[in-house]
Amino acid sequence: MITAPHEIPDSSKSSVTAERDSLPLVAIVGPTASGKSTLAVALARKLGGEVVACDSTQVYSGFDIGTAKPTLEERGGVPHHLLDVVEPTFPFTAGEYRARAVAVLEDMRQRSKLPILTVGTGLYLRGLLEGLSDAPARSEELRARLEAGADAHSLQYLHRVLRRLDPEAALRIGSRDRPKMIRAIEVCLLTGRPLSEVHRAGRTPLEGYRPIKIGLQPPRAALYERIERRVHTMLDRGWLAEVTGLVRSGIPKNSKPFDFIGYSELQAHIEGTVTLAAATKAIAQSTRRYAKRQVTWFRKEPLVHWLPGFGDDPAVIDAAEKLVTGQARSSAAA
RNA sequence: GGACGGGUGGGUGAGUGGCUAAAACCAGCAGACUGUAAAUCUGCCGCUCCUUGCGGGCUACGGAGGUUCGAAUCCUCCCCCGUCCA
Repeated sequence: MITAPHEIPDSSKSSVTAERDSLPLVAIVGPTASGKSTLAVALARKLGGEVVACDSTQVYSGFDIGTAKPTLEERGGVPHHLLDVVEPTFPFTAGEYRARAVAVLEDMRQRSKLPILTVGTGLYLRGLLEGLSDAPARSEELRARLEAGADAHSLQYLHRVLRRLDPEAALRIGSRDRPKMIRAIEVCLLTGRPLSEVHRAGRTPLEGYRPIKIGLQPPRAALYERIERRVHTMLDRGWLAEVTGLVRSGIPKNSKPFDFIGYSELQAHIEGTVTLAAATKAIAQSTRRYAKRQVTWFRKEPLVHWLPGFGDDPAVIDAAEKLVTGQARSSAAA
C-alpha cells in the first residue's frame, strides 16, 4: 500500500530519470545510536513500509545485542529484512549486500511495500544505489598469497607491487593502507587491468527507485551520551552471556563478527585480560570513534534531508513523515 | 615534626641548561575510502597575526624570586600531593 509517489520537492531535479515507474525508497542515514531503527519502524507503521537493514554487522546471525539489532518488540510487528541472513563464518561484502538487497527490493515491489533502509554502513548504501564497478569479487586464494607476501616483506612491498600494476591507484591509496592495497592488487591481477581503469568504466546504479534520504543529526555531545548509556543497556540485556555462548558454540575465533566493536573487547574480558569496567570503557570509546567516521561519511552523501535530532523524537518522526509523503519544506542539503 | 619522592599542554607521561610550543600514547577535531567498511588509512591538535612560510608575535612546564648570553631543566623560599619515620 504505497502512497502514490508524489513529487517530492527536493533539489534532485538532476535526476531527470524520474521515470513513471520509479518508486520511493526511504533511506535513513545517521551514526550509530542516533535512533534509525525507531524512526524506521515508526515510518513503516504509518506508511505501510517494511524495514531493510543496511548494516554490515546485522546480517550475521547470533550477534544480536552488540550489533544493536532491533528486538522483536522494537520491530513492532513490522517485517525486517537482511537481518540474520548469514552464518558468522561467511565473508559478507558490499557486493553481496547489493545482490541481496536488490532481491529484497524486488520482492517488496511485488507486494507494494515501501522500503525503508536503516543505513549504518554508508558503503553498502552507496553500493546499492550507485552500484559497484564491474570488478571481480574477492579471491581468498589470491589474497592469501598477497597477505603472505606482505607478511614476508613489508607494506612497502605491497605498495611497490601496486605501483607497478596501477600507478594511479598507488598514488591514491596510502602506502600503509593494507586492505585497500590488497583489494587494488587483487582486482588488477584478476582482471588484467588497472583498478583505476575498472573504476573509470563506470558502475550500474539502481534503477526504478526514487531515493528519499533522511539524515539523523543529533548534537554530538548528546549522541556520545547515548552511546555511553547504550553500552550499559546492552550489557544489562545480557551481552556478555551472548558472547560467552558464541565463543562456546565453536564458531572459529577468527570469524569476522568477533572483531566487531564490543565483541573483541568482551572476549578479552572473558579470557581474563581486562576487567569488565575497562572493557566497557573501551567499547564506548570505539563506538564513539565509529560514530564519528559514520558522520564523516554521511556528510558528503548527496541529497540528504538532515533532521537535527534523534529518531525517537516525535518532532523528528513527524518531519520525516512529511518528507516522505511530500508535504515537507524542502530542506535538502546537497 | 622529620626523611625521601613528586608537581609538565584536556589525560597519562618523557624530557635534567640551548637542536623544546615541549617526545610518545590517549582523548578530541577534520578528512579519505567502489567488494573485510563496526574495517583501514591521512592530517590537525597553546593563543594569535599575516604575504600560509620548515613565517612573525605572545603565553606556557605548581607559585615567587634568583643564577645564566640562554632554564621545564640549576639555586632559594613558599604552596600542594604521595610514601615512609616520629
